[in-house]
Amino acid sequence: MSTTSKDRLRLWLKVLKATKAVESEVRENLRRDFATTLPRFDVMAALMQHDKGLKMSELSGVLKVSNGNVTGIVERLVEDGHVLREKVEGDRRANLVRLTPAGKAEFARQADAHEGWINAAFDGLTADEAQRITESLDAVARRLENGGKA
Amino acid sequence: MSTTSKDRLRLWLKVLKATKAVESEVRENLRRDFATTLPRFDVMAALMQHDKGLKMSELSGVLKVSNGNVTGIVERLVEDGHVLREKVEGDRRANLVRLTPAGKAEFARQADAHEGWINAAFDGLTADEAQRITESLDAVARRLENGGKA
DNA sequence: CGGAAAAACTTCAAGCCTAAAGTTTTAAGC
DNA sequence: GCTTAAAACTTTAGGCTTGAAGTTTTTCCG
Repeated sequence: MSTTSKDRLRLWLKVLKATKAVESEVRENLRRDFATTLPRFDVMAALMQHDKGLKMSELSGVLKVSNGNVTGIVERLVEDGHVLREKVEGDRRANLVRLTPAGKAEFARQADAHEGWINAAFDGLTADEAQRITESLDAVARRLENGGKA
Repeated sequence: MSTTSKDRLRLWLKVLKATKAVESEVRENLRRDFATTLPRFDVMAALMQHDKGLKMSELSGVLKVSNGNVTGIVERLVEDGHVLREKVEGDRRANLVRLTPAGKAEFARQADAHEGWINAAFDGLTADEAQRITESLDAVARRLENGGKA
């Protein structure tokens, strides 16, 4: 129905607006408080969850970004001393990326602050609302993952 | 409470995931079907709503991006013939940006397809769910606009 | 074994984005 | 009128992002 379609478009614009607002707040805060960026934070978050390290390709798979993209971000994280690259036993093509101890400590501080910012942004949202939104958006994400076929 | 904070973080990650999925779908489709980009689409959408044209600064204000950013995007839209820049009477600093007739026609086609993509992405969402999400996220956006003070 | 195909990366070109600095024009205050 | 400040833009440097092309290693398989 035409009305429904317009309604969904309106919903999307709202979702986008709110998301961009939160995201740009997070970017500013990361820059101001930690002199880092969201992409770097995301890489470190992924590595934090994989203590044994991740190969470049696994990293780009987890973050759903291109291979070439990860190359540059990891490069800068290495310069920062937050991350290091190890040879992979038995495959000279691959690289294992890990957090350094300093990287882990730094990320812990960042993640803590990050959780606070998000908590503040979503302040006033009841657990019930949060639950419903989560479910609805999960469905959207799932549908797109399946190529819109389901 | 700590639990609530983690829950909100989880919600945020879900919102982000779904949003990125939809957005990247839209970007791909714009590229594939219209050889254009989301930023260009956004500029044209803003101009479509302001038939008398917008100054560069108004455009960056509406889209909430930096001035320098708009300079480049408009430049490319001019090359495409979708947009033109006019002198502003009485202020030689300013530029008025407008859609050309060709730009309007092209945008109409794009907007039509765009609505369809969004409609498909949010297929399965009831009007009721959509309504609730909209309200909740509006509150989030409003809070951040006020600098987190309210 | 030897060659073709695939895998894991990196590099490149082009575009997007921001903050900061620079230019030109207009407005304000004296 | 003159000087200073502000406004409207553009330019620049640095980083993110992608798709495509290129490199080196590994794997497949005949």
